[in-house]
Amino acid sequence: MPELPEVETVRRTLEPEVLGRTVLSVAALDPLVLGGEDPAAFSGRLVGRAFHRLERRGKYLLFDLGGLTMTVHLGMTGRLVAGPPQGPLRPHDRVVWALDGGREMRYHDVRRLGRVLLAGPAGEALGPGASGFPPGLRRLGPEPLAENAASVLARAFSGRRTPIKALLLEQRVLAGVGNIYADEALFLAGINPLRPAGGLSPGEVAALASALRQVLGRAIEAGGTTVSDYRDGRGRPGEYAVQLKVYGRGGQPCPACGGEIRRTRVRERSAHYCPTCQRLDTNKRS
DNA sequence: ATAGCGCCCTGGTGGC
DNA sequence: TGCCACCAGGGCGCTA
Repeated sequence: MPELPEVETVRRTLEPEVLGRTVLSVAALDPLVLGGEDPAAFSGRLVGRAFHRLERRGKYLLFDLGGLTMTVHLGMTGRLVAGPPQGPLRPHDRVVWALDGGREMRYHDVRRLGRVLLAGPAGEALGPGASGFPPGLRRLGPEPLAENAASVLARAFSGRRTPIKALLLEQRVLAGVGNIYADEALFLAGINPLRPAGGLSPGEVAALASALRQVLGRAIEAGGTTVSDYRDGRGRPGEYAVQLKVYGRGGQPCPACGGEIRRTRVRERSAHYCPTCQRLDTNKRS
């Protein structure tokens, strides 16, 4: 479940291993994760190019190869690990890049929901008619760590009767938040996940923006959350799981009030919350 | 434009 | 022991 903190951690840990390095060869083992592109063509477009920059937008990684951009979305179980050669191919290895200086980068993905795509120059990613870029990348909302996040959210929530949890998960509204950090931020802000987004007070929207900033920031500091599959760019798990307050803790006591954390469904996704600390009935609020 | 639903994809788990 | 339904959930396409 790589979300913004996990993808940002991958970006940071990958950077020193790949920046400035040239692609010597590529083994593309699974056309599905290439979005159907022919593996030989995929390889041919990459060989001889060097990684100039590595950026993140939402849950996407953008490798700038100068005139060519490689976008990577890790899906649910994708891992991107770079360093010394990792030896023989293992099950679920999907793409292997041999780099100069004796380095190697490998994309590993059990469920194959991730994608590794090649497109034009990075500057074209947001323009019209930019082909090759994942459609979701162009429609990405603002970054939750941006300075103006609170005002952006206030505008996006206004007039919407959709449950706040569902809106937080929409990448067009906010880029990079997934199920784990949506639940954690709503808990920290004391907001019930089922509340209609447009019904939040200005103070609650500000609290939510602040909670997102805090939760995402601390998760990045901890190197992300590893529940099962996630690893950083060096193959190491993240350490934020022990700090989770509600996600995955249905039936356990709330760390704030001691009440029982509930697990329910919002839009066919699991949602974890404390019914006492995150009241649905706003009439009863102080 | 918005909301809701089904599908993709695989391994792990729990029931029988 | 084996078989199967079900779940994880991000993104996308389809329908109303």
